[in-house]
Amino acid sequence: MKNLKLKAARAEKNLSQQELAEQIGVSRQTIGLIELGKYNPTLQLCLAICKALSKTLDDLFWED
Amino acid sequence: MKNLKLKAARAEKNLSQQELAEQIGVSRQTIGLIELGKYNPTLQLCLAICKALSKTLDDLFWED
DNA sequence: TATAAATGCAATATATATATTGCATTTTGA
DNA sequence: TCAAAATGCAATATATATATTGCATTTATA
Repeated sequence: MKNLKLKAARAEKNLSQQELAEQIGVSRQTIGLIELGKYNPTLQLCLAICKALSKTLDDLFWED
Repeated sequence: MKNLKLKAARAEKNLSQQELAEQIGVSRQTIGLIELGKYNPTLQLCLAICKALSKTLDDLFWED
């Protein structure tokens, strides 16, 4: 399913997918697909996203 | 670095690497290598491990 | 001790995360 | 409105997560 928490956290920092991707060092598509819930990022990428957005793993990637 | 929190959580449930791996549906080596910090699991695998061990992502995979 | 179970290690094979490019569509702001 | 920016989508290529097998080493238990 879509990762709306990620999308919201990115909006909170006023970053485009491209800007976030550049900051982390991945492609824009990777960020876009994660937000769309169309794939399965690695732990290291999740951690890099968390640090860029000042969130924790549970904040952005835990699903209840 | 090694993931000692994972190793401890597994010990707390008295599961071998093999038993945990079978419960999750991955190979024993995958669990072993994650504990040794020798690679980078996917988010879905991290979530499966968390559920099997009754922990959260931050419990097992957050590094300060 | 012995013996079995658990773990580490290494090599090869396969599935899939991620990159790259290009274009279509949607959203935003002048 | 309209133009630019942001996002979605699709195809192909590459890097790497994971499986598989077999064996060595360590750890637990009788």
